[in-house]
Amino acid sequence: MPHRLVRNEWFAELPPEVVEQLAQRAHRRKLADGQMLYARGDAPQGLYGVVSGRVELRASAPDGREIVATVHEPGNWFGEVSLFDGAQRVHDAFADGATELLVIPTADFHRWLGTHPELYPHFTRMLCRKLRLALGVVEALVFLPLSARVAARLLTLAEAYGRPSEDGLLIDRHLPQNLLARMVAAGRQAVSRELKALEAAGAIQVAYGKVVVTDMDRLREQAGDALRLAALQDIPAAPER
Amino acid sequence: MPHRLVRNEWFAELPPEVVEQLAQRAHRRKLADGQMLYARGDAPQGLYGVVSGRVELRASAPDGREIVATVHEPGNWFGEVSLFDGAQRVHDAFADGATELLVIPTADFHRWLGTHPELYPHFTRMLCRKLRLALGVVEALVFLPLSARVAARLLTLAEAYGRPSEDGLLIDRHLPQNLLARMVAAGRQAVSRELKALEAAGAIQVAYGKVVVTDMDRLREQAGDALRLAALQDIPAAPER
DNA sequence: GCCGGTCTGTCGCCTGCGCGACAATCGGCG
DNA sequence: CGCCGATTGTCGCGCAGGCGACAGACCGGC
Repeated sequence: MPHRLVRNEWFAELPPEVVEQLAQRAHRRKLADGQMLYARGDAPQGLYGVVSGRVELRASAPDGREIVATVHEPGNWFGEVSLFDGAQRVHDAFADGATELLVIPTADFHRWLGTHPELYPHFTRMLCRKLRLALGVVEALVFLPLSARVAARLLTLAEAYGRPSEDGLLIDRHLPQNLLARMVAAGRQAVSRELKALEAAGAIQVAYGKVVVTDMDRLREQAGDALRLAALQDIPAAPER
Repeated sequence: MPHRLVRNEWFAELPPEVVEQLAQRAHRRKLADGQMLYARGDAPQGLYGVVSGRVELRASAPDGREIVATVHEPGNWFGEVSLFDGAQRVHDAFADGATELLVIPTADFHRWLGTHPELYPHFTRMLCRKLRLALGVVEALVFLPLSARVAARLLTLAEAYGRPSEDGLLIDRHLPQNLLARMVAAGRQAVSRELKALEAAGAIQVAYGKVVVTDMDRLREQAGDALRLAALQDIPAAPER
C-alpha cells in the first residue's frame, strides 16, 4: 500500500527511497473532519505525512483570532521542527476533511536517521525551505498591502489546485473567503473587497466558495512585489552544493 | 587565535569541538562600518561567524522601506540557509561597526560536513531555532499591537546587552529609536510614543540613544502575550532525543 | 422543492499606525 | 566652547483595514 503512495508524485519532497523507508516504519492514523491532531505546546509525538485529506496548521491568539499558517496536502511531511529540536509544537493542527496520516514516532525516526546519516541533507533542505517560506511571510506582512497578498495567495493556490475549466483555471477546492482571509491574516470583509477588485480588473472570477483565475498574468500584475518574495521560495531540487 | 574565541562563551551555539574545527578551516574577513557583506539574491559564498563587531541582516522593499531582521553578535553563526539549500540569499547583510568575520567557504564546509555526519544534528537544531524565531515574528506581527512588540523587543535586548547600572538594567549599546523601530517593523514616531508610555508606566527610562530597564516585571507585563510566543523560542540545549 | 446552515456583498464606524513637519536636545569633534 | 549632524518629542493628517451588522444568495440534504 505504501508503494502506491511512493510511486505517485506524492511525497516528492523527499526522494522515493527515503519515502519508502519512512513509510515502512510508519503506522497509519485516521482523523475525522475537524479533529485536532495536536495543539501548540504539546510535546512532539513524531513526524507526519499526509496520505489523504488535509491538515491545517493554525496559530491563534488568546482572544480567538486565528490565522492559517499552512495547509498540508497529501504528499507533504510536517512536524519535523519539533522532532529535530525536541521542543513543543508551535501550531495547532487540525484535520480538514477525513484525513489519513503516516506517523513515524520520534524514537523510530531518530534511530533510523542515526543509521542513515546520508539522509540528513534532505531534511536540512526541508527545514531551509520552510524557513524561507516563513521569512517570505514576514516580508509580505510588513511590506505588502492586502491586495498584493491576496493576489499572491491566489497564485499559489492556483498552482496547487489549478484545474483547467471553461472560464480559466479553476481553483479546485472549497475556498470560502473566510479561509482565504485567515490565510493572508486579514478580515473576511476586506478580502471580499479585494476579490471584487481583482474581478473588476479581469484577473479572476468569484463564485460561491470558489475562485476561477481567468487571467494569470493580470493576477501576477496585481501581486506585484509579492513575486519578488515568492521567487525566493522556489528552492532548487538540486543538491546542496 | 581561534582558540581564544572558542574558549569564550562565544560561539556557544555550537559545541566547542565543532567550533574548533570550523575555525580551523575558516579564513578571516574584515568589514568596515556599514560595508555590505552580501545582498539579497546573491549566490551563497559560505558560512559566517561573527568574531567582533556586528552584522545586521535587513529586508527592504523596493520603495526604500526596510526592516532589521536580525543582528548577529560576536559568537553567532549565520548564512547556513543558503549554504544548505544552495539558493540565493534572502537578506541584505551589512556590518554595523568595524567587524571581523570567520568565513567558511561553501565547498569546504560541505566537504567537512560530509566526513562528519555526526555534526548534522547541531545544524538542524540551528535551523529549527531560526524557524521558530521566524514563526514567532509572524505571530507577533499579526496578533500583537505595537506596544507589546516594543516591550518584548526591549526584553530581548535587555537580555542580550543588559548591564547593571545605578538606575536599573542598562541596555549597553547604541540604540536609537529609529533602529528599534525597524526591528519591530514600525515607524520611528510610533516607537517614540510607545517608549514614552513605557516610561510613564515606570518600566523603563529613556535617554539619548539609550534605554534603561528599571523594572523588568513591569516590562514583562506590557509585553503581555508576546511572552507566550517568546516562550517557545528558548529551545532546550538538550539533544534531540 | 423547501429549510437551515453556509457564504457573499456592502455600509459604516473606529482605531492603529504610517508619515511629514518642526522644534528642541544632545554630544562628539574641531 | 561652539557647530553640526544625529536623535528625540509632538502634533496632525490620512488611510488601510478590523469588525459589527445585515440582507441576500446559495446549496445540500431530507
